[in-house]
Amino acid sequence: MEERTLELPTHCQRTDLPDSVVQWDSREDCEVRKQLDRLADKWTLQVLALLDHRTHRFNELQRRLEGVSHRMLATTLRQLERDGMLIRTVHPTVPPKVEYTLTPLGRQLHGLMRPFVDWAESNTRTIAMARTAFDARATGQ
Amino acid sequence: MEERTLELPTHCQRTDLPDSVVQWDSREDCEVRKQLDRLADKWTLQVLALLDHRTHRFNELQRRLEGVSHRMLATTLRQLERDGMLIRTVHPTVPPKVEYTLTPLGRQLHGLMRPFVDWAESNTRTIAMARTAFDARATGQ
DNA sequence: CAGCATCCTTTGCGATACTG
DNA sequence: CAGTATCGCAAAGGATGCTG
Repeated sequence: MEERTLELPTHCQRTDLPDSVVQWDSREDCEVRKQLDRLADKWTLQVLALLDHRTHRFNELQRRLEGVSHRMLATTLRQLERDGMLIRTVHPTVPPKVEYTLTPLGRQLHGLMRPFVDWAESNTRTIAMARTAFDARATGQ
Repeated sequence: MEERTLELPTHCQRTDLPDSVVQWDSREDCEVRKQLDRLADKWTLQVLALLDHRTHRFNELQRRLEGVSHRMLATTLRQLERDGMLIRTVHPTVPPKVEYTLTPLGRQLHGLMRPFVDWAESNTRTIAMARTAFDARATGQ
């Protein structure tokens, strides 16, 4: 059976090379991987969710996330800001007041995750059962 | 302005609690987060992509991924198998021959990532520009 | 209040070596 | 060929304390 052009996500695929070199280039260069890493980090998606609902202040986010460290929230927000997913507005008052608002791009990104989230939710049971079965097989014999 | 039920992904949201306790519970219990973590780990998505194309043997995958360690490929495959995303078939020959095939569930999962991948690809430039602008602001002043 | 820098623990993952 | 176990390094991330 002859092999042909892979039906892989094209992003980091190098169609000019033999398919032994498919790679998205797991770490470097690959924008898709980087975005995926961002999304899957501990807080990004939750921040997106909260900000998609409405603008929040820093401490407001921190209280709602409950468990996030000051440091990681700051880091997460900075990276999202850097990528153009949110706008950081500093009100020059004392004490300072900083507000975070999603950009349209940020809303798009969050919106894209919905199908995935729904899928994960609706397949929780299925997956749990698969695991139980697997573990039984592993332990049993 | 009164706050109301959050328009957050509902999965790990606890609507029975005040919204200070939104949390998906970043680590434990949350199936969505776990799946997201899986997807974003270094190799899972690439494995899904290859297997969505066709059944592969272990070493075949390893060669194609080029860069994956034996250990991590085995781990990745095991977890996908445990979650019911793929089937591992052992042919009782010498030397052994083991084949990995996606289940319908696994195909669904991979399919779900396509919109995201497309989005990430088509916004690479936009994001890069946002970064350049951000870094300029940061350095400049 | 917001956000850096410092320190220290935990996790991820590659390298390697051994088994059926 | 496929899989497991042990080791060690490097990155992620939490705690805490200092600054405007």
